[in-house]
Amino acid sequence: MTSVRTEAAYAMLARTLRGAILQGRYADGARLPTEAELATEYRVSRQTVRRAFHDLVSEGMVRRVPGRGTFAAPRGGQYLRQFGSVEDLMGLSLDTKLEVITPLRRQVDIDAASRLRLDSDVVYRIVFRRLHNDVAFCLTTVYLPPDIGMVLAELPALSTPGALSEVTVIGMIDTHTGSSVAEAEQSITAVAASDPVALSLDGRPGDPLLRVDRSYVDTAGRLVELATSYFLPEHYSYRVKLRRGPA
Amino acid sequence: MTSVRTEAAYAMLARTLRGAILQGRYADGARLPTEAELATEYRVSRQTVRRAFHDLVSEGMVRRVPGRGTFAAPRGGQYLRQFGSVEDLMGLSLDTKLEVITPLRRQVDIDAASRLRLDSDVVYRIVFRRLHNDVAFCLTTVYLPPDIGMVLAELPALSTPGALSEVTVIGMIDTHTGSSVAEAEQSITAVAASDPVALSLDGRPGDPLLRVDRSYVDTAGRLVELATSYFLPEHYSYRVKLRRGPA
DNA sequence: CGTTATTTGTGCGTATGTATT
DNA sequence: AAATACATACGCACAAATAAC
Repeated sequence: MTSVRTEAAYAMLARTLRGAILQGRYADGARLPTEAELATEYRVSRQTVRRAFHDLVSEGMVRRVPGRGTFAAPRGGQYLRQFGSVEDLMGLSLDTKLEVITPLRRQVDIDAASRLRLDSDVVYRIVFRRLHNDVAFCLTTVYLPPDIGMVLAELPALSTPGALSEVTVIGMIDTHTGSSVAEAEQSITAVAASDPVALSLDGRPGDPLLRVDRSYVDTAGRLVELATSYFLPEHYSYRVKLRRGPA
Repeated sequence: MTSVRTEAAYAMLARTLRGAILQGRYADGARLPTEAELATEYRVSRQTVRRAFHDLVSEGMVRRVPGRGTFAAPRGGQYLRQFGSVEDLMGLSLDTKLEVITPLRRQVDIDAASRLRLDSDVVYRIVFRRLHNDVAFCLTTVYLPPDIGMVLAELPALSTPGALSEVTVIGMIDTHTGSSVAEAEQSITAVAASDPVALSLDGRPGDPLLRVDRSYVDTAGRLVELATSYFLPEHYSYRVKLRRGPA
């Protein structure tokens, strides 16, 4: 049985602080409370606070300076997130909302079907925006194979025009179908905003946008989702941490 | 004054273990000694061993399983969290050429100096293009701290206007200075081409470009390079593969 | 099947050092 | 010089997962 492990104190504190930073408290490089203050406030030891901060440092959420304090990583009003893993993508639902533009439904699209490597030409398609603090920063079109689309089309969060929810499509695939997303490949380029995209994102046609194409593969190696997103650079920047790996 | 801090015990242990893994001891996911064993062997507390392991886990070098032990990450990088790598960046020199626009030289720049977290306001700066098959696809400005810039400024490949060579700046840092780049953080957005950038890239002002900001950190945790690059989306797109970590 | 030994995970306490103000 | 704040290091106790018996 999968009994729910109680979240570790340091993990909970890290989550709390992460949320506070992402929601814009400690805006733009402000100083966070000291270790001692947080220890008192949350009734934990200073070591536990340090453990939480250690995680936040490695995520790039805060910067620490001996003798001065701990500072939120400056984000010039942008939505900034680290996407180094599939977990990071699923974490999108933590502090953003999904707003349905065109609900998930069955459709004939030869091109999308062939990109999903399907035999038939039937796919499911949904268009939605993602909001952070009620500001739209991204417009996404998702294509799903019929068996998965059919299941997810039952969910009100994806099938109701205008619906607002805190979910991710890959999260839904994980919980509502037999598939589990294991891997994603993304390709990122810059494009000029087309008229309809500009309209949905409250920008102007011709504005530079980030275009991100992702394909998701489940544990069995099957392509389970294709997504194309357009991001407003004023409200979003993509961030990755690269490391030198085992040779 | 930059007095040389003696390396922390946990950092030294982490470096030792990292080296052992990279050299293929513990090959093929072999089990490492337990915390208690390492603590005895290196005459440190178990907590210090844990601190070292914590770093190695976040680097993806090892995988830990409660009740079983600590295992070296398989060489294929199967369980690696980060899929872009510093090696990918160094690989740029394999099939592209660097063409110097403004040679590397000393300069006063308060803003760049503070972003490099320097005490003084002196930095070294170079501007270059990168060519693939004699087509320019990227324009880059690099800032270096004085001690590193001073050394690299001696190299003709970076100090001669118009010079063409097959090198990368981080490669030069690796081979010509005491530092070794271990980590890079990048942030990617889209911008409209300014007049001078458009000119260098044979594009038109206003064209959408990918803007990539990178900061490079060496093995000692020091910021050793800041780079800003503009890419033509027609000739370049950024790709990453994301995986789900071992649950 | 439970019991036990091993091994990592969590949490706290203390002491000392170093950087900054 | 003193106070503040983060960094390192060690110690201990107990919990949770695993494997072997």
